[in-house]
Amino acid sequence: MTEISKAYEPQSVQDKWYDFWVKQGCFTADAARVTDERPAYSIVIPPPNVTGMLHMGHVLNNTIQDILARKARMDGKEVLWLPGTDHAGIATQVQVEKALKKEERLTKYDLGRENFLERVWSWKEKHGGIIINQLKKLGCSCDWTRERFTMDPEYSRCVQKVFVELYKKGLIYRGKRMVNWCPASQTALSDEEVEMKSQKGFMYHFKVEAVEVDGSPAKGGPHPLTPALSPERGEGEDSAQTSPATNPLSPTGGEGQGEGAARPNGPMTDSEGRVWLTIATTRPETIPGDTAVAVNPKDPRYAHLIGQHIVRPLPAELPRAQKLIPIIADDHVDFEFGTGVLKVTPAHDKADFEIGARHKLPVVDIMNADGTMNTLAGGPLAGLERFQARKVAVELLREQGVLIEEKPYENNVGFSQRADVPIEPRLSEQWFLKYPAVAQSKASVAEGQMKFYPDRWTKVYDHWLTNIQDWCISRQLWWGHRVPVWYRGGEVHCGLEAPQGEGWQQDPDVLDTWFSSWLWPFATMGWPEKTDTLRKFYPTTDLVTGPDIIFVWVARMIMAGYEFMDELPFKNVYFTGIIRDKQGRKMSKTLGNSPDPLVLISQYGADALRFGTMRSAPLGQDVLFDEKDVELGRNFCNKLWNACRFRQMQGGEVQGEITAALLSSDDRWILLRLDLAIREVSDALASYNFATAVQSLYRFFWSEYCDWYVEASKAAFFGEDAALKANKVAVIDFALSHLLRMFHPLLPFITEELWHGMGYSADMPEEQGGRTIMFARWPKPLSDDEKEAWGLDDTVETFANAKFELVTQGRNLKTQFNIGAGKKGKFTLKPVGQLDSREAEVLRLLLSAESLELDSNYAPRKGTPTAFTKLGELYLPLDGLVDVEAERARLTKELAKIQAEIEKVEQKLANPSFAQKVPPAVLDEHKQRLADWHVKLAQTKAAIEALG
RNA sequence: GCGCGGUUAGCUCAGUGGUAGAGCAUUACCUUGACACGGUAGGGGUCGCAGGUUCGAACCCUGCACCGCGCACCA
Repeated sequence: MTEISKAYEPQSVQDKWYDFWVKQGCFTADAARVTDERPAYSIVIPPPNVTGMLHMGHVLNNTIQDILARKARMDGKEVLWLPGTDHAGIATQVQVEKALKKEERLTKYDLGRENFLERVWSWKEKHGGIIINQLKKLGCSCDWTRERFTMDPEYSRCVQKVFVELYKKGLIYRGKRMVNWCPASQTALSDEEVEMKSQKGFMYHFKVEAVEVDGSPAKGGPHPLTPALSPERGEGEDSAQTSPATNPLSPTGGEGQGEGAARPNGPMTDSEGRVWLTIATTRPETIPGDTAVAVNPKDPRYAHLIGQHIVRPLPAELPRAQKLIPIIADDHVDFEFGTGVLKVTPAHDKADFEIGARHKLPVVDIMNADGTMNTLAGGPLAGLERFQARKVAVELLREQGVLIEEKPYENNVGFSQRADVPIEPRLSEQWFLKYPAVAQSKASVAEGQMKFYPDRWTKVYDHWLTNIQDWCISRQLWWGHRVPVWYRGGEVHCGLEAPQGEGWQQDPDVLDTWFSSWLWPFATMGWPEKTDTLRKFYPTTDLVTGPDIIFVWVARMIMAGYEFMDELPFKNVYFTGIIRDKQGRKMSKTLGNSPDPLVLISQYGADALRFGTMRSAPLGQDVLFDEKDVELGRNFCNKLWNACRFRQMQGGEVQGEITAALLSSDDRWILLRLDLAIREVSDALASYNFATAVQSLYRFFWSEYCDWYVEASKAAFFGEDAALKANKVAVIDFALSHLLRMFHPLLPFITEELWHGMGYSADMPEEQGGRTIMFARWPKPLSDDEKEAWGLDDTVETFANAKFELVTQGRNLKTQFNIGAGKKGKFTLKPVGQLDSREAEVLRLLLSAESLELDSNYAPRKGTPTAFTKLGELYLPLDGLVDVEAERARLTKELAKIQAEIEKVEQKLANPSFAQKVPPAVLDEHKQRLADWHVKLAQTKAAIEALG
């Protein structure tokens, strides 16, 4: 570093080094370089939406991937981090449609399919690079030469090939079924793209007249065992008429207890002898689509009415004969729920559709694709939007006098994840996939060939695979991979190319975006060719993604991997947490609580953002993001910068050789702490505990290296011994060069800048740190030989701790007696045994004292503040008046603390079985602790007595 | 309903059987020759509740409470 600025300025180094890495090809993977000595490490990016913008979830996810990739390079592996983007069918199409409407007041139909798709492509060309550039700003070390897009021609061919193969195997089929229909995007969705949300709505009760087939009033009225109830009748009065064995129902039939009017239980007969049934529904607007009502055949209230009919109230204008629908028996009906009478709407409810199929009921679709009602819904409803129609339907029932109750009700409603509108169950012709390789995919995770981190996701994954349903893969969109199927009359052709001959029409639908993304790990590597890339880098090593796409993406990739590569696609899956705001809310555009990562980068630096994110991201926990974390990251980088600056200020070349004979106790101590940090950080990264790794680094660098070692080193640097200084510089260079390497995966920019600035690169082989810190070798823990040569044994730690304890106590004395940080103070130490004068100088400096006198025969004046330490008694002789009472108060407080500690230990030791059963080491430790406290007790007591 | 996670200092979280920790916030002092994006010292916790196992439990077991999430066709 020729110019050493006082503070780290990230903006001036980030682009410089990123460009350097790219130009030097540092991110480029080469299959030819893979050998036994240089194994492959690979990871494929979860492709972000091509027109998306970077958000905090991306930051978390991609920082983790970058850490893994950079660490692997430093471990000497050939690394491929394969990037790319996803065409994101619905999201992208909707964006382009919106822009089209806003800018040109056009719909896609105005343009037509071809022209519209051209617009989407140009939109992609314009916006597609944004998120890629944002990833670069974050420092991501992806191999950009291999960037892929799920709509690349080669990729499209993969998708089509897979479709054709699965079709030929009979796993893909076309069928008319109930699907999740999104009225906003007007396409089918898979079950995984439907999100259940609790909704506040109403439960409506309305009555219908039961009649004979010919429309005449139902004969016989209520069943003999279940006398008609008048609606006014209160609960609890009818308990005698049915035995509990034949009627397990509570008199009120469900949850209505204590809410005033009792719900009618079973059929009612009015004064004219007509029989009425009550139906409960949350969707009265679908009444026109009802083609039956169902009761449970075992329900004694209704069993006798089975086979008769009811008069459907809507559409009201139809002649009575056209409104008759049968009362059918079906086990599906839960007679404890609602009134026990279920309206069956086969066209608009999945369960009802199945009932309808069992009873061969007509399917009456009363809605349009956009969620409005069609003419079959009846005059007043036709044309209305479905929720508007609900209100009107209720009014129509009320006008007919059949609405009995309208009660607030909370239930779960499926929402389209993308469009955030309630989905509509809808009967339509779609393509489905019967999942391949299910058993193998289950087994590989269950048996541990593939590992999930955290492990608990294996259970979630297993549960999904166990209850797996066929996947609806067709979408009624234009943007996407078109279904490779052609029709001509009754003929169907499925193939990679259009069939020969006239009159063939290609299926208009496209495939679910996930039907292309599930091929990502191998389709990006040149499949179906057996490329070198595939040979060397597949299966990939790690996958990093959010648990929210475990089904839609992860599970499906595993199945595709087995089906098409006959091998798992990755060995480990790391599931990140979800990034939330500091109040724990999910980040969303509507809440506006998601900070723009690029703004954060420009304010604090990319390294700071990475640091802050990773520090607060423990394994498998959601992350509560707070901008303060990024600020902390900036502060941290600045501290690192200045620690290196301090080294630079000592001057001299990089010192490679450490002379054991010249090592101080502090030098030995920091080398031991470095060794521990290397082991902790390496272990933490190996087990994906990123927050732990950051914590270890933080502790080592800040709390140990800066707070103690750098301060202690000043004793030598301010001294005159040149050899000692040079050796101290050597230790610092050793520590910093290791430290920078350990920080590099987390903080790529600042470490590269410092690596070169400090001159550490000059010392290294070209491809192992000489060119860039990226390829410098990951630090190894110290060897036993090194430890022995440098004299790193247990005594080092003990002595250092004793020193630090003395310093802390001395500083405490200063504070207590108002010799604040600004003032120096003079200390006297009555040492236990010999204390090296150099050590004394270090202590003086750490105490920030004017002097520290060593005097074995020191006799303090009465009232002199004293600290008892393992290295001796430390006195703070005060000029002028001595405040005896202040010292007494201080020591008395100290005494109380000591006594409390002694009591705690004594209590344990007093337990007879403690001594018998406890391991000897623990027993010794307790005894030692007790002895130590007793020494302090005696010293403190004596000191108090000496005060008189 | 089933399953999963969480509950430790004011806040965010570490801590898998042996002296309760970190960062932030807070209080006091300090612009000392790396750094005020800094330093020093301090205050602050019956580890959600109740049982159990153990010489010993924040940690293991059982039950409960509350918060969050996922799965499930309850009209």
